[in-house]
Parts: sequence; structure tokens; C-alpha cells
Amino acid sequence: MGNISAILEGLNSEQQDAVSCLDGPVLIVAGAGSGKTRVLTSRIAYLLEKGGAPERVMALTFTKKAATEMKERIAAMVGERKARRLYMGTFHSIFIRFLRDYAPDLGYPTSFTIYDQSDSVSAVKACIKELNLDDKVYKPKEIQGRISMAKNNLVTPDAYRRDADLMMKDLHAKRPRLHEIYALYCTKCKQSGVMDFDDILLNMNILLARFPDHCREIASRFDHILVDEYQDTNFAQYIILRRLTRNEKTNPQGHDNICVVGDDSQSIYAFRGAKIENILNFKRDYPGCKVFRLERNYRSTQNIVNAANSLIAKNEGRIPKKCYAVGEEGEKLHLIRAYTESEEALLIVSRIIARMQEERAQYQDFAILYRTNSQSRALEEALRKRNLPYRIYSGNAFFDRAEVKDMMAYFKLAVNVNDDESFKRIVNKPARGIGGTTMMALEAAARSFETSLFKAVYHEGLDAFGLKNAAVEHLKAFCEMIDKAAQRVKADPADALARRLADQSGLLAAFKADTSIEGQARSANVEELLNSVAVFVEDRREEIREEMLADENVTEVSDEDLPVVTLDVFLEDISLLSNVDLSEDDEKDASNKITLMTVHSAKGLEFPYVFVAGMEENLFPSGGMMLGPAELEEERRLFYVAVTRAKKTVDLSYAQTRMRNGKHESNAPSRFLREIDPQYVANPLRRREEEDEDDAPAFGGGFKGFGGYGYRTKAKPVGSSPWGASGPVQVERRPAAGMPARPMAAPSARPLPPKEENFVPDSPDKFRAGQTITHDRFGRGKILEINGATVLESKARIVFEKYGEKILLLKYAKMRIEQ
DNA sequence: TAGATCCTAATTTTT
DNA sequence: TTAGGATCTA
Repeated sequence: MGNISAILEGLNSEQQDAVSCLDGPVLIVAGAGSGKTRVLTSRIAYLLEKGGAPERVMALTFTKKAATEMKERIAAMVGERKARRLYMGTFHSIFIRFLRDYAPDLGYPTSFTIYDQSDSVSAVKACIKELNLDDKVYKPKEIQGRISMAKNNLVTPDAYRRDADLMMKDLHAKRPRLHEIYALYCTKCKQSGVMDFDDILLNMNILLARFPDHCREIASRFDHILVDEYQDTNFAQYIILRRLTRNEKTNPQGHDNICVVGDDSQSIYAFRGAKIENILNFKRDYPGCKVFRLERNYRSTQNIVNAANSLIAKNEGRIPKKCYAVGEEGEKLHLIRAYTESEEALLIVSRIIARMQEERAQYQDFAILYRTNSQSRALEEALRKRNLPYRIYSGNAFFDRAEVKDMMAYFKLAVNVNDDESFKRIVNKPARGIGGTTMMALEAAARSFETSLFKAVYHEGLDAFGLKNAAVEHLKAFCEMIDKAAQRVKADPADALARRLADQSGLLAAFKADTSIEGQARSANVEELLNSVAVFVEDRREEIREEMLADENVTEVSDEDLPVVTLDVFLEDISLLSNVDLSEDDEKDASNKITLMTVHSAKGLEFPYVFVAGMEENLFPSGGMMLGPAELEEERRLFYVAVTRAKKTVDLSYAQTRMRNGKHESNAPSRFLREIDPQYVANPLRRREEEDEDDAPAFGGGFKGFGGYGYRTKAKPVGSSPWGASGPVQVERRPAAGMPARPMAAPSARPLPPKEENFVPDSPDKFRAGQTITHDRFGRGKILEINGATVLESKARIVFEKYGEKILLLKYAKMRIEQ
């Protein structure tokens, strides 16, 4: 019992309540930085200390990283042995365990393999081709997305075809045969013995729905279910959870000890099928549920939390909660105004340098977040210019490399010879004289035999499809090589088999033969992959050894006692793992670096100093085509996530013009900047500063509103040289538009009239002769004429009510049009 | 079959 | 702009 108080110790009262309320449905609404993970892990530890059996606890996360971290923390509280027995992992990895058990019932081989998204897209593409559809109309990526959405919503191909609404939409989108692609894709996957990510959830549902016995059996194995990041669950996950808990239809005697943790304000994956409604409706779905709110933010300063609150308040449909910071007030948020994205980058970098000096901060304390990956380019450039170390978090950089994928395809094909995507990928890599014509014929044959490519090679009657003997020999040689490996999958250690495949395929040799820099890099990457297989085998063996040692009757485990860790195990592990770089170890120690990443990938992380770049309309919020209210709210949540990553300071930057898709683009500052209560911003956006960009008539060549704005007035950030001393061209030629013309200008004897406070000028390209205007110093006047080739050179002759006639350069003059 | 060249489409992506 | 894919040519 002493341990129990140890678990509760150091938790605040709300956290304690959330941890110790074990019976019945529980919703923990955990604001950013409120100690969510701590509560979840403590809760599980508490549960175990109270006598709960670890193997009867299912805990689901979205990432492997989250699962591993939590396991470690739980192990620290209750010991390795118990923690290890927990049924804890990602939705996908946990469900795969069940699916393997019951695969035959679902029409899959027990050894089914997993398609990642790119496999999935190319399989879809193959289906489109097979149906003779135009891939300009049926864009593989989009179709795959639609199929994915359908599966996430548990819409099978049949259901899809029967759904008038969906069919109507497709008709309108001019792709009425989408459902055929969907159906064919499913057939092919099944034929290949393959599930894509969505299938794992879909099939789990099918398993639970169509096989009540299995459903009961699985559900009865658990007394408690816990779910992390519940706000990001999709419909399929939602239904699975419903089926595993008490349920009148399928599971009337089941328990309803389901505890979900999440923050509706941080739901940012709707575009991928996440349903924020799941968390919003939890109370309704699980009557009698208890709700705990964790509203104390331990991470950020008050200013940051307050600013974030004021922002997210603009969203409707939220779970009411009032987050507050317990830390110090902190600095206000700071806006960085730049003219171009490269200047923006330079300003960010100088501010980082300044901060590092002022606060003795380290590189790793800084993160620069952005909406789109392409924004990293300018930032990298600026960082390199100033010689600052940085690292970019970007997707599966390693596993996205062609050579790594190739090698992986060999592994996959050995584990599952029917995996057609892998087959196609490597059949001629390295060159084996199996060209396009051969493959076309083989594919036609496989189609007509209704079998996989691999099996088709051994089928009778290939010549009918125009396959020459020589081609068939080549194919057979390839298949035999694969088959030899396939025979050994269950017998040989993964690392040995992987190495053999690399050698016997000739893939590694081909890369090694290439002495170019790229070639070297390729073979190094393949080596690294092979190495990672070895590391995996080693780790897993140690794990198993420890597990065996945990048994009281076992005192020693020799190497021979350990089971062989095989390639299929490695594959499953790897295909369900995402960003966790193979080189993560290097990163851990040698990583005093500035972090660059998208806001999405920053979720769950924290940094003392956070910069968010590209705070512009059309970029953040991203907008694009149609930005509906729901999408806008998601963007706002995304921005909320960005801001709440910061512990100490937040800097938000925007550029007036930015190179996008090869073109200069001008966008107004993001509306989100306006939505933050200005009392939390050091230099807030002035009222109409952001307007007049979009509807301004295009003038000259694409550069809109280059001068004439008051952006520079208060831009001086602490200790940095705001406009980039070493800055780009623009700095030189740009006039100090917003500065009072104190030093040089107006040598007239008369003192200048005071300028109007908070004057908001219109863009210089708006002015036309005849308009009545107000000038920030000279007051009302009328434009008599404007001349000059471009807006930047235009001069206006204006007669002012009080000051008479003057000629002003439009780009300097701060004026607004009256009425 | 490889290499050159042309064309086109560009958010976010826990699995 | 640029990356990736498709198509064309030796």
C-alpha cells in the first residue's frame, strides 16, 4: 500500500481523482501541458497496485513512441515484470495480434503483411490502370484517400456502392467508378495476403461484428481499457472500443471500465478521418461516465496559456474548460514582420541568436514550427548562413529512401511471396532482363488466373499471354531466389536472412558498384538497414531473455534457449513504426540542435522557445480551396497546438510576400494573429493592418503592396538587428515606410504636424485621382492627379484642406481613402 | 533498359 | 521552384 501513496504523491488533486477513479467510464480532459501522460501512467500503475492483472489491461496509443514511453514510466513505478505484461501498444499493433489469431476466419493468411501508404497508393494505381481509367481523373493519391476514408468509416465496397450519397458525390466529382476501384483494390489486397493500415481497423471491426464468439472472447480478456489521445480516434476505432466494452447486443456482460484521455482542443487529424465528436460525445456514449478536467498547465507561462485560451475560444463545439498557468507571467508573445520568407528566416535566426546570448539558452531549447514542410527551405538557408546547428523532423526520411524501400521489398516478398507491390518493385532491381513487356504479360496472366504475380510465374499456359521462354526463365530465376528465402523465414534469424537477401538479390552489390556519391550513400543506407535488423534481433532476444528470467523457476537462459527472432517479426515491427529514426540514438546524445518541424509533428512535444513561421492567410490557416468552418476550426486548433508547445516564449512571424510554387505570393497576416487577445502580444497587429491585400487590383507584375505599410514602426526586437544587417536586397531598397520622417526628410522650417495615432493606411495601389483621402499628418485632402509608371514610383498631387497642395510619393505617403 | 527530357502538380500524415 | 513521374531516344 505504501506504493499507492507513492503513486499519488506529487499529483494535484484533480490528477489524483483522475488516477484513482477506477470503475466505470472515465473521461479525462487534459489541457496542454497538464501532465496527461503522468496521469495516464499513474492510473495504470495505481490499477496494478490495487491488484489489477496487467495482462487484463489494454492500453492504446497512437504512436509506438508514446506506448514505449508510458511503459517505461509504468515500469519505474510498478516494476518491469508487471509493466511488461500489460497489453499496451498502438491501436494497430494490438489489433494485429488479434487479427493474426483469427486471420483465416477473415480470409487472410496468418502471415499477412502490411502495406504502407505508398504501397497502397501504387496498388490503387494499378487498379485504376487495370480498369482502364484515366489516372488524371482518378488520381491515385486522391482515390487512395477516399478509400481510406471509406474504410475508416467502416464502409465496405458493397456498402459504398449502395450508399446513394457517396455515389452521388462521386458522380459530381466526375469519377463514378470509384467504387469499382475500391472493390478491385480490396480483392487484390486479399489475394496478396496484405492489409493496409486502414484494413487493420476495418478487419478488427469485421472480426468483432461477424464473429460474436471471438468478440466475447477478446473482450473478456480485459478488465480495463485505456485510450490516449482520444480526440484523434476515428470512427472505426470508436466502434471497436464500443464493441470491446459493455454492449447490449454483442457484449451484455462486459465491463465498461474505459478511460479515455485527450484534449478536444488538440484534435488536428480530422483531415485523416479523426472524429473530434468521439471525445465531445463521450459522456453521451458512456452514460454514468465521470469527467475529470486537468486544467493546470505546468508547461507554459501565463501569457502563453492566456493567449492560447483567447485564441481557442473562437472555436465552437468545445468541451468547456478553463486552462490556467501556474508558472510565472512571462513574456508576451512577439510578432515578427518580414517582407519575404528569406527575411523572415533571417529575423527568426537573429532573434534566436539574441536569445541565446541573453538567456544562456541552448540550441535544443528552440523550435521553429511551420505549417508546411516546404517552408523549411528558407529557414535552413538562414540557419546555415549563420552556422547554427539544426535538425529537421521530416517524415520517414530513412524508410522513404528508394534503396531502403527496395531492400524492404525483398524482405516483404520473402515473408509474403504474394505481395504484388513488392514483387513489381524489385523484380528487375537490379536489372534481370525483366522489362515492361514481360511484366505486362505476367500481370495479364495473373489477372486471368486470379492469383498473385509470384504464383502466376509457375502457372501453366503463360505463353498464351505472350511470354517467351527466356522471359519466363528470368522470372523463375527471380522467384526461386525469393522462394529459397521464403522457405527460411520461419527458421533463420532475421539478420542472417536479411543479409543473405541483400547478397543473393545482387541489390547491395549493384549499389556498391556505383562509386558516385549517391551510390555510396545508397549502399550505406542498405547497410544501415541490415544493421538495424541485427540490432532489432539482438534487442528482442534480450527482451525475451529477461522475460524468461522473470519466471521464478528460471535462473539462467543460454543463447540456445532463446527462440529465433525472424524476419516477419522485424517487418511487422518496422511497418508499424513511423518516424522513429533508426539513428535516434545518435540524435539523443549529439542533439544540441535547433528543431525544425511541422506543427503536426510537434504535437506532444515542448520547447522553451517556440517560433511559428508563416503566419499568413492561405498558409496558416492553410485555406487552399475551400476553407469551411470545420476546417478553419481545425487550423485554429493546430495553431493552438503550436502556441502551447512553448514553455517560455512564442514568436510568430509572417512575410508580406513569399515564394510559393515558383511564384511570388502576397498574403495578409494570419487572422489568428488578430484572434489572440492583444493584451498578450507585445506588438499586436493593428486593426486593419492586415487588410487590403486580397482584393487589391493586381498592379504591375505580381508584387502587391510592397511599400507604404506601417509594418516597421515598432519592430525592434530586443537585442537583435531587426532588419537583417547582412540582409537581402530588399532591405536596402526598401523605404522606411512607417518611420516618421524625422532625421532627413522635411527640411522645412515649419514643424511637421503630429501624426495621427494608430493610423491605418491603405495600400498605395488603391489610390486614384479624384478620391478624398486622409493623410496621417496632413489630414483630409483630395487627390488631383497621380502619375508614374509603377505604383512604387507614383507621385500624387494632393490638395489638403489645411496644408494646401503637396506632391507626395505614394509609397511613402500614409493615407486612407475616405468614405 | 538506362538516361535524358518533358510535364505537372504542388497541406498537414500518430498507423 | 522543384520533385517526381511519364515519356522519349540512343
